[in-house]
Amino acid sequence: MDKHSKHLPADERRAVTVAAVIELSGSQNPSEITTAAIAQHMRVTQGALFRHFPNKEAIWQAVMAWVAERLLNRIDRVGQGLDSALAVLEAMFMAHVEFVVEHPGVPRMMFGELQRAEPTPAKRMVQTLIQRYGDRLRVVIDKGKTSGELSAALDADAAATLFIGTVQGLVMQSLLAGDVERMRRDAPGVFAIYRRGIGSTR
Amino acid sequence: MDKHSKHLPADERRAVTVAAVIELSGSQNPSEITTAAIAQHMRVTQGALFRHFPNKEAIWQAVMAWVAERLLNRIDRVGQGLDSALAVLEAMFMAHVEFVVEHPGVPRMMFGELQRAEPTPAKRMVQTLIQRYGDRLRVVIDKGKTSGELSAALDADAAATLFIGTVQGLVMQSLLAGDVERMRRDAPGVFAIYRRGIGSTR
DNA sequence: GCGATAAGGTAGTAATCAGTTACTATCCTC
DNA sequence: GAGGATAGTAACTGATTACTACCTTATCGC
Repeated sequence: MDKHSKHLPADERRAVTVAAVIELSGSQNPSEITTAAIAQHMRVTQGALFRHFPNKEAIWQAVMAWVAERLLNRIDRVGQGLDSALAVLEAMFMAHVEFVVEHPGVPRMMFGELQRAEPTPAKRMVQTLIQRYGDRLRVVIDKGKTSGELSAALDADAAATLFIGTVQGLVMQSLLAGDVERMRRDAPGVFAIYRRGIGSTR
Repeated sequence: MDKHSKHLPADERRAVTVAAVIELSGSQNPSEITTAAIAQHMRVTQGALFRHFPNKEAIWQAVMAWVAERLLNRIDRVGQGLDSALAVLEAMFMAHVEFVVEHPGVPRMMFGELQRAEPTPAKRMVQTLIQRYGDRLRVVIDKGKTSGELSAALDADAAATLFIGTVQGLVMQSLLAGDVERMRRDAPGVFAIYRRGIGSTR
């Protein structure tokens, strides 16, 4: 009966807080999310938040840690058991898009965090997330090059940059249209061009 | 002698304000730029700003208008006199990258404005800017398709989305590395993949 | 069922923000 | 060069922010 469970153990409360921030950032500018708004969304007074987090920055850090773990896990799992590098890249791409559709606030938070001037813990977390993401991409791309599936002349760094940029472009379009579902619809066509750009000559 | 010209005509003062915002957003999170910071950067007291703009939102609107005019002008000019659609796209791409390198704060401001929940005037200005940008892209792409230079099966909308996303990916890499010049260096490799993705079979 | 403790509520605080006001300096025109 | 108009200053205001001090209540091991 968690009907009126106003009291939650600390770790659960922290998890609920992270979920609240992720939900809120789907419908409003992440940089404008106040601690009061977070508290209201999880039906708790604002002061209660600071029983579980030393400050607001720590909340962001926890949110970014959640994102990093879930996103990397997802793109790791989805490529397992696939031989073709192109198939792996496509699966990663679609998994990434699906993740963003489920949590539309995530790319906004990440981009917002990246452009902070001061190197906050949350910012560093985003940086390592994207670097790890890039590492995984380069491994797959290199595999595809040696197997002959991808163009031998391909610049792996550029291909990784473009991969992430491709998702970013879809995000921007969805922000423009105010319609997240659009990403799912447009993803195949956009990836088709990318695939053609990196594949070996047919 | 504009040595100590503390008094400027209103339109000049507005232009200086726009320039100040563009400069500031190159080195700090645009959403954290205060009217006090803008005023300080242009050696004027904070209150003086409101003699030329009714509110802060109007400042952002003026900034985005400046960006829209300059960016569209630039990508329009650069493609004139070129027959090849691919050459036009490449010229537009490089011009865009060059623009961002000169004004690194611009993509940050635009992305930040796009993810506002409320449809502010500045946000609408960004939306129409990107839509016009997309229109110009689609015209060139369609031309390339009929001339046989681009793949006949190409999805023009997807190609336009990817074009913008490609720039966006470079921006993200430069934010990661904290080095804007990197964009200029990485741009050719990234565009090469894009070109291969949209070009007709060689 | 009792007491320690973990979790939440109430009601603040100081700092910072956009915007305003009353006054002053500078410019421009006749 | 007088005088109105324009531009700028300094000090302020109310609203909002992250964060805190103090007290109350629920939970759980014994």
